[in-house]
Amino acid sequence: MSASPTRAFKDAAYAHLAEVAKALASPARLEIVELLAQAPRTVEVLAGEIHQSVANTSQHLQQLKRAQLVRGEREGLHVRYRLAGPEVARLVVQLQAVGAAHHAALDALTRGFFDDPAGLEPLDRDTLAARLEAGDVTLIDVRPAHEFAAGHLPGAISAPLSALEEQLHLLPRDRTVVAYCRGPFCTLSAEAARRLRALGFDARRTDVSVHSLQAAAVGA
Amino acid sequence: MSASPTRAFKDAAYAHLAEVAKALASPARLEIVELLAQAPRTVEVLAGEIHQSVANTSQHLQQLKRAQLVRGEREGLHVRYRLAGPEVARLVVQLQAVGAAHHAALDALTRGFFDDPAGLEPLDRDTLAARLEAGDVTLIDVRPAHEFAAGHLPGAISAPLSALEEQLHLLPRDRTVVAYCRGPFCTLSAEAARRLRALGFDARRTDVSVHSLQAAAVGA
DNA sequence: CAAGTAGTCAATCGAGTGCTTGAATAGAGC
DNA sequence: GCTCTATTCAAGCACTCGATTGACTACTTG
Repeated sequence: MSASPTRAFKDAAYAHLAEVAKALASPARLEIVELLAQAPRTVEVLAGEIHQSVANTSQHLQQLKRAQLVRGEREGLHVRYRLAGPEVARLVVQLQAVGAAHHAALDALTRGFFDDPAGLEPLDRDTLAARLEAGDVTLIDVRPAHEFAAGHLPGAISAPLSALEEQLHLLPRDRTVVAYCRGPFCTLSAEAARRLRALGFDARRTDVSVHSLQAAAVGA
Repeated sequence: MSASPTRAFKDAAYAHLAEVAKALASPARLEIVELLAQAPRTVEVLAGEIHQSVANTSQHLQQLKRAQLVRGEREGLHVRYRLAGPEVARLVVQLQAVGAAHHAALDALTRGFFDDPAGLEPLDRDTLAARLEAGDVTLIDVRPAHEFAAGHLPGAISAPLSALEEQLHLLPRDRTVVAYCRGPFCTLSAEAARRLRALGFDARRTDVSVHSLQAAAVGA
């Protein structure tokens, strides 16, 4: 099959990489990886969040494990899965970047969903950084509390969407409030901005997330 | 199927991303993308380089095109394909990073191939940058000349492996010569270092490549 | 317009994938 | 040891994918 030793090496190397890519080549698994990037979870919880059967979710996790993208540890009755490393999260962010840059359909889709009546363009990374620097905005993390606890953007306040109304007293009415969540395809921040605007706040959302920032910081 | 509108949105978004990942989930296509990241090429040339039939190569290119990863333009008799954008190259670099970080088998494989008798550890990015800064090393690009012409590392000298012996007069015998090529799975630089060492040079290789540097520079 | 070349398309086959269902396993608590 | 629960395994079905072959299209050149 392979004439030279260098071809044999290349074949093997690319075959391995293809295994990794294949593990990500499924909507269900991508969603699992994105969730695990926020915080570790058990199989049962994951299954509920991605609306799949437990057995099916378990199979997907096995595939991700085979590709070395996640690992699971027994914790009492449960098995808790987590990403194998931060590079995995960066890979997904890069994948989203490619999708956003080139996939016209996807782009139209996100616009269609996010740019509704009250919708405003999301704040990009540089603008957000500048306004944070200037003390001009308050940054809120609208993910569930346990995801905030597992890691969050510096300076952010936890205000889970499910309990948003109870946190209103923490939010300034004279400054812009910027909501962030898991990434460009997470709808929590859009919903939060919508609700806050209805309540009279100057609210925006941003695509920036914990891992998109870390991905960008690698080369700094 | 999808109960809420946000689920419908997520399903669609992840389905699109999965399409992109699926396009990369094949050794042949990964190799094509890596080659196109160096310089544009025609179908026939690509087919020769990856040792596949022209028809098969064409089909793979169609799939990559559908996923918006490459695009092709007619040029006289030929169709020349190129990457759709720089993010695509970054994605592959990130994929290699994940593979290198987690795939024990792959890692062992690369060591097995590169760390042969005369082999030395490749120079990592920071060390290379420091020694370049100090004017301590001469950097040579051992890829074919047309890939050098399409873009190369700053300060590098073109010394294609196929004509290495004719370029010896350009290389210093009193300083280290560092060879680079396409990326971590490209064997050209290893071969170059081997030959130069046999000729009495202080030769090393590095994994650093045009796109791995650019990928790291994004967040700077 | 005829001939020749680069590239694509279409049909086929075997192999692999995703999801379902029902059974099996591993550990916790009694 | 027995029982309960979270997770995994195994078998099955419909569907998709990768490579091959041979025919087809599009463009250039004469």
